[in-house]
Amino acid sequence: MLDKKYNAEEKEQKWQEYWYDNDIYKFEPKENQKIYSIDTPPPTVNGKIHMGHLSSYMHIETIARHHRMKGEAVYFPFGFDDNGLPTERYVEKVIKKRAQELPRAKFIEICLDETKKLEEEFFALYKRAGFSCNLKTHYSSIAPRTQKISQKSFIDLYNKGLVYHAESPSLWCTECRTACAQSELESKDIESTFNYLKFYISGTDEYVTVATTRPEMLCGVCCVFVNPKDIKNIHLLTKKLVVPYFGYEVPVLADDLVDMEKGSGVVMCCTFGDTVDKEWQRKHKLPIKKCFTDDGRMTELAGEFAGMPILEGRQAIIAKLKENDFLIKQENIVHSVSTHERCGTPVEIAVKNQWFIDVLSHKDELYKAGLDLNWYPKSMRARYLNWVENLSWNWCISRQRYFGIPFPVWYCKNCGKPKLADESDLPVDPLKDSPKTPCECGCNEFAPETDVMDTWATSSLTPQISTDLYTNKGFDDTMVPMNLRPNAHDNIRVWDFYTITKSLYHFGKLPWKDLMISGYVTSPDGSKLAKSKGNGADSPQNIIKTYSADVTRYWANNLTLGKDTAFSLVEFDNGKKLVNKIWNASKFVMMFLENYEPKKVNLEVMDKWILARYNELVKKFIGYLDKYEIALAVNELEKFFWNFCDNYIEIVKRRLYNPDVYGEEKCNSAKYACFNVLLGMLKMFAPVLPHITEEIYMDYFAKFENAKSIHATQYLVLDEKFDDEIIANGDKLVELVSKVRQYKSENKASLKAEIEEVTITSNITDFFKQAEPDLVGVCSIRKMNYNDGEYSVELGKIVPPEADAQNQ
RNA sequence: GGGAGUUUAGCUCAGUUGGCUAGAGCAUCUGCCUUACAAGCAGGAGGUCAUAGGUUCGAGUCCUAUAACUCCCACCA
Repeated sequence: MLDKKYNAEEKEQKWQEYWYDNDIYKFEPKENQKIYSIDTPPPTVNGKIHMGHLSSYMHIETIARHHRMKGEAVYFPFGFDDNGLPTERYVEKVIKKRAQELPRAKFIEICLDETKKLEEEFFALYKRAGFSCNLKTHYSSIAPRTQKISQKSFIDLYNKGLVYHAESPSLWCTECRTACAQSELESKDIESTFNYLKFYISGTDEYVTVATTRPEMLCGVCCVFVNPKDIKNIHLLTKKLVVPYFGYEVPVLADDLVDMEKGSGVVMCCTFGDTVDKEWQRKHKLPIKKCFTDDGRMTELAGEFAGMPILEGRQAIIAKLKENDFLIKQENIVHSVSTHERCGTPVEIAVKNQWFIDVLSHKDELYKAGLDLNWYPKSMRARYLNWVENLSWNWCISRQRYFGIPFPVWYCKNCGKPKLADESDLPVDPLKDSPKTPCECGCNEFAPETDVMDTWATSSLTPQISTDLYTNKGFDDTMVPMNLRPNAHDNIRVWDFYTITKSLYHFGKLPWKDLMISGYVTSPDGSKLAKSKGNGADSPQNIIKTYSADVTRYWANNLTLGKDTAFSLVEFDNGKKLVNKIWNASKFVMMFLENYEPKKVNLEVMDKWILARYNELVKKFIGYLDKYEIALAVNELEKFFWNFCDNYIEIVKRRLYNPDVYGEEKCNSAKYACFNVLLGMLKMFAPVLPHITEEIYMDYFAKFENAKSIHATQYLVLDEKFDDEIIANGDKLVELVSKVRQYKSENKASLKAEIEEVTITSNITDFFKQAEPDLVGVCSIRKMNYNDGEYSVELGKIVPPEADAQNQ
């Protein structure tokens, strides 16, 4: 027997323990069983999880559970992305020290400790949310087995000529003191000034105007460009210009990329002020002039300004330009600047020895991959394609940091050639290990590569890393393509793009078939949720405690796929109502099913109606979920469920209560329908509301199916077929019941008030006659009359309560 | 500047491939203690589906343009 009230907090935790202890979600594919595999997003271990993450995982959950209910073996692994810069920065904040201030080994040790603490918190939350991924074995992106896969990937790319080591311009963060990738950039609007400067033509007192937002880079000007089609400036090509204040001369060169309309049409080029400078440096073989140090200060090139931080240098130089009459005018502008997403610092371009994966020469294949993958929702494909089209940097994977996977590389001290580790020795740490064979040149002395790999160089291998937990095959593609990659839209250009790149490069195939892209949950005011805010009153832990995991899951699964939604607690009330209603309806129905024995019976028409409706629903429901339309699927189910409660149960209730009046057979018919429809609905609710459905199922239904959990069963598909008209006819009757209710309501009568007589004119008189006991019962009608003809209904007088009492 | 999304009831949103009087929840109003549920039930009111054109027998749904908001990318001269 079910309790009178459902205590969610207690029951949910009971079942979570039960599932965990009994391995309910264990991946054990039987022979010929279809496998559905999910490339679960490993949470980045760099702070507290917030409702946005949680809701995204709750979508994945529903899909995983859906496929289990379809009878597939669901491979739903779990892991953490716990290496790399995000984690380092988190740890730096916790210990209030910069990584450089500690010995490398000590810092790494602290990172491992701190991530472990956070991971335990994550685990507890995932368990409490009722997640059905494999919580017993998980991967970690810093673990040795992962390092092995990641290093092997590097070696494979090296052998294929797809990764190269070069001294070339790379994006540089002066705050994190490391190179970064294009995908780590974030545009930020920053107030600045546009400075119009006098560049004197050498040997004259004529000048041309050159505008710049970065006057501090005047110390590193290589040349000045004009457009070769620019008649008004073309005469400058034979001249030299004098850089204001710094006083040295630079040549004037021509290039098509110069926009004649912008500013004066004359532009200064430094190495490197922006992406175009990078292009020009390469194209025109310009000298490289380094204006900044790695930690963002002016170099000796800046003379008296050397040592100043960039911004300070800019102000100081502007002051000098003004003083010396080089500044024609200044405009205040707000322009968007590429900043490092981890720290918000404007990114510079620095020439460094870095490792790059070549993506620019494979744009076409990468673009095509986007076309070949199934994106849900479809519109997300455009974001991917847009990103690939706009790629302008090869993927820099080396980081001048500490807590990451080391490159399996040493450099020969004699010839400088990189020496790669032997695959059988992986994982290696070049700082601790040494190559086993000498260099080709015969030299046996090596310097270790001290850079570590970018975290995405590893997490782009999650199809390999996660399936390795099951196959133990390491760097391997037997379970690839996986069925699903789920993530939020911010990861399209990062995790998705990099995973696609690696999978194509290594195995020549797509990493998955489908991508399910969730939207963001924003604060009620529309601003981004941040991990730093995630621990307040609206923390996932608190929400689940207050509203239960099931209700939270219901909320998450009502969000439209791919769309950002402002977080609002109001939405949780629907879920609470639904859970409560499922409990009460089940309790009620099960009251009549105590000695129920499943067997075929002669069905009454309204019982056929609800079963036919159910059949229709199951098809629709599964169809929606197969297309990742979770909200629509749940919506359909809910509509059906409410119809079941408010109409069907009300209609058959009397038959269930009074077998002596209606006859045993009619009562059994209702029981049959109730049993199957309730069981069927519970199974459909199970992916979204795994706890309450489990409680009800295990209390009553489990014994009929000999199952140890509702989540170990499949959707209920009935083998009965029904006449096509039964649904329309049944709906007609429900409509009639509604009409009678309205009639009573308008007359302010109680719903149980009796009606003298009702006359139905229709061409389905047979149907109404068959349903008469139900109709008369639910509407309290004393006498029914039937006519054939065009549909109409005549309602007789409502019997006044007093008269009713007298008649009794 | 390029691309995507959104715009439907007072609020939050559903509305597959164009098809009968446009839906739900919340809020509001009116009734009802009806042998599961008052955290409930029944009923009502509330919308020229952003705007303007077009295609069609028929448009919230397709096409074109416009506006507002959001996001992604590019823009640092």
